[in-house]
Amino acid sequence: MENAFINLDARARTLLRTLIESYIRDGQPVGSRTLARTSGLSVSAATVRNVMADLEDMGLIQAPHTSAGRIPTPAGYRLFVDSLLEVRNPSPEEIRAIQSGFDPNASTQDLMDTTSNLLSRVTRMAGMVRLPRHRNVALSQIEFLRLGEGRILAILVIDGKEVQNRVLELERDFGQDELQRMANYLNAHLAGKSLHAVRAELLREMRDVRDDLDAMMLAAIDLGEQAVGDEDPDDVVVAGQTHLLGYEELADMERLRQLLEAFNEKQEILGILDQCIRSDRVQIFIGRESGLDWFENCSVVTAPYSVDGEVVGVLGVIGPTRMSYDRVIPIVDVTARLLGSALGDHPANDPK
Amino acid sequence: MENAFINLDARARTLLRTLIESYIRDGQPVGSRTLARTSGLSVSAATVRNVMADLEDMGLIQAPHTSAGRIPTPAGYRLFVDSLLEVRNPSPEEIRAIQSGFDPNASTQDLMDTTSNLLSRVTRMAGMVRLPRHRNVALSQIEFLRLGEGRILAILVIDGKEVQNRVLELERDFGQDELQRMANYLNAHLAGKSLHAVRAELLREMRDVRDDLDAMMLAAIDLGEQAVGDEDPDDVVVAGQTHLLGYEELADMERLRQLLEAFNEKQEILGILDQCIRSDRVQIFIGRESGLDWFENCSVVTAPYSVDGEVVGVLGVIGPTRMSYDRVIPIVDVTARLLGSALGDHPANDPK
DNA sequence: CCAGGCACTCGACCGAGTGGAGCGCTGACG
DNA sequence: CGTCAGCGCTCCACTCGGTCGAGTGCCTGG
Repeated sequence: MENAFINLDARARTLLRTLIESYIRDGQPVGSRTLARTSGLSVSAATVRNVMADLEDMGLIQAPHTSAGRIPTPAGYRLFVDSLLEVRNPSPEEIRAIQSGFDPNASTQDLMDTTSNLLSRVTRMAGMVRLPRHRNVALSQIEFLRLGEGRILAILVIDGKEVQNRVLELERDFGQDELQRMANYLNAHLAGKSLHAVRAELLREMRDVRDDLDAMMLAAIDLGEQAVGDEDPDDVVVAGQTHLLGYEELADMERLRQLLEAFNEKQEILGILDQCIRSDRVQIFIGRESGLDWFENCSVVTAPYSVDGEVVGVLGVIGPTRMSYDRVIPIVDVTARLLGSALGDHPANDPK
Repeated sequence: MENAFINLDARARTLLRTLIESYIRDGQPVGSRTLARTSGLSVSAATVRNVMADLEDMGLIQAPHTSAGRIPTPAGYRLFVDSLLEVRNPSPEEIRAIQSGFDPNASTQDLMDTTSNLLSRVTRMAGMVRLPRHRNVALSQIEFLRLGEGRILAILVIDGKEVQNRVLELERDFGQDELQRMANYLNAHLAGKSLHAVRAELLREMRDVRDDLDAMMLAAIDLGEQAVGDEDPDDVVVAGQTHLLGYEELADMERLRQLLEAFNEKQEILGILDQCIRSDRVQIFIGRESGLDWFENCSVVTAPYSVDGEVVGVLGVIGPTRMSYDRVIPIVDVTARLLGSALGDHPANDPK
């Protein structure tokens, strides 16, 4: 794979680049004559043919049939995005269009929704946003409400704006006043700390002071532990799937069905995004690279976004492999940055 | 319209019925010869041709082009479902399959999800469920939580299992203890009453005793009013949209895009369902009857479902106009009944 | 009113023919 | 040795004519 890159001289690379750019623009196989004209090199079509034959041998391009032009293979796209692509910086008005979509006062959920909408609208493909992990956001408050015998509603307020409910089923029954005191205790000890820290503290406390604590406090910690317990289910927001119906290279109904199904199930989308969370910059999957059949002819462009220097999630778009990477990549990139900074402005910390 | 029905003699009706049944089965225009053979009548093809010409004049069937067979028009379908159709009762195992999907202990949300899934799986079309109106479910509890300056989280517990949050932005700031007393007051007065009644009561109380009530109580009522205020946003659950990609009569990409878009927006779906909530039995929209362009070649079959004798919502399916109404109608019907009875079992009332 | 028959009309299908795009190969040239 | 013009070939897309079959409309005789 890598030596394919080594073996290519400047001319071959130029030709490959123009071929792919041309194919991305027009969606039609590119022949030697056109390529010779548009490449900017002063070589004849025949020479181009020779080079194209080499490129085909290396598996970077292919002919759909004898004597049609050539189209890029996945490997060709790979090489293209890795080392041939020059990304256009997004135009100022594009940046402004994206930026104006962010309302830093919105709740996290709303922010996710508008972001994925934004992505899909600007790129005319499907946008997706992996919900941020809540590990290190501050727990503002915790309350308990007695619903019925042994059924307790735990309410966690996070970051001063997010609210989470969790219904707990318990062995023992608690009165509302008991619950109130537990909540007071927990709030006094834990408010302002990160969920992560809260969890650790609850566990430690349970171990250390088990004997000293009276039953109620123990129960309180137990409750808190349960409430904070399993982090909110991994989730992802998608939008604009329907844009994908417009691309004729995805016109195969059965494939399309699987694709949309994947958006509904979200499970596989999640898998793809999670593969990208490690990287610290824009990342691209092309076609079957992710190992999924229905992903043929599709590519995904992702970028992680971070708050206070720590990566908390990923966002990206899914579209046909034949997409304008030079336009999409910077869009995904700046969107990730803007989302990160929008998330960074906690209204709880604002003096507002 | 109605006299079309009057004008049809038994023979014409039989022919129309067999024609539509045949078209629904095979999806292909049916000609006079086939129709003469399969109708069961002992008439010649030529006679059938005469009748078909009449039916075409009445706008019930049409020929896609000269000398192809005939296919039903929307008006033909209408007449068919209204007065020609004999519904098959669903097979016992179909009933059982549907019934086994209902878990009466599930939350309302889960119930909606599984129901629409069920509908889409059994019919292989798109299933949808209009969330039940909460007008007359009992308010179990109301609590307030102070989030920050002037920002209050209201928590409503309904029916002992549903929880709703609402963040209220207020002019004045309240302390947590004030809020507590308000909640106590409201709970004492209102718990167990229906949301509808609560609303009415709050309004009446505000008018009658405005002067006597001290500021806090007024504020409490105001809070409750705001919290109960706008009923939970009308919503609808859909599932299995992707099944629609399989029908080649819906293969037009642009239409399909609009259709799926409608499922995402939900607004128009909602409009259609709301038109059906008045009826007390299965109702059918065919093609453009709902006045929506993208609905061409689509039909929707709905049925309202009721709890304790009162209609609280609608469910149904959307599929191609060319669907097996005789199979779909009873499925939608029994699903509505089963959902109604599943909702009727409030766990709050259960001794469990 | 019904049925048989006839002429006619389309659409689907097939096969041949054609034009054009594009390739591979070869041989000449600097 | 790299480059390039030219030739022959392949394959696709498109068109055109012809045939076939399904199906209709209409007319006429029972």
